[in-house]
Amino acid sequence: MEGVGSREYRKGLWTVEEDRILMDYVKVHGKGKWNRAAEVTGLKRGGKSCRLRWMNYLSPSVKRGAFSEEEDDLIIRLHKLLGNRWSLIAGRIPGRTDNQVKNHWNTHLSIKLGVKKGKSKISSSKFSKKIEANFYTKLSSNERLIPSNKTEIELQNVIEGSHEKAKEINSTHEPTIRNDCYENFWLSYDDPYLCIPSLMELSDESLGFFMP
DNA sequence: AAATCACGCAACCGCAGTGAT
DNA sequence: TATCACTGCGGTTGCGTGATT
Repeated sequence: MEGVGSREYRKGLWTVEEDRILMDYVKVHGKGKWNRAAEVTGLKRGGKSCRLRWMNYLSPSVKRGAFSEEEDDLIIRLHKLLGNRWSLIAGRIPGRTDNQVKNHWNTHLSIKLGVKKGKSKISSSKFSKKIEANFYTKLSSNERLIPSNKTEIELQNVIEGSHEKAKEINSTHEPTIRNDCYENFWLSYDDPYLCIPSLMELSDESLGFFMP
């Protein structure tokens, strides 16, 4: 049944036939104009649903299967730096979508790391007030830790810059200092780059770069 | 064998940002 | 400048399936 001026959309899992129709549409018309895709193909799906299906499943660039240890490691590191910016994180992991990364984090990694949903276990002792505020308040609200108007290239520079500087700082610290840090670090995951005190200041600088 | 439970993942929802008119 | 349509994002829901009782 179809009301006047409105469309009746199907919900739930996509069928093989629907996938085939959407694939055919993208082959001919390319990506985008998803609302039009629904009209042209006769699919009883909303534009958003079509886009999501393509992005998360049908696109040939989507990698299926289990996450490797390297991917896990990358996600964990990026999540520490970026928070729940799933699309940014996914953008740095070839073949993985934001939805995949988000699901993987919520079902595997957050449990593995002992991170409770909605509340980080970060200790304030080694963090500056600014960093602490960012992680506690901004991540739990709709505000963005890093303004979205910064480009991917800028992010790339900061991430790489942070790691380089971290290695530099790390090499000048006594192991005892790092061990002390581990006890207070918000995640049990072993990452010396983000837990040494000097790097907290570095992180301040890094985030300062992104502040409006 | 049937019922229940737990987990993983696909999909939906609401909101914000952006571009066109 | 205001409005509208579209896209993209993150949080959440709910279904399918395998494990357990």
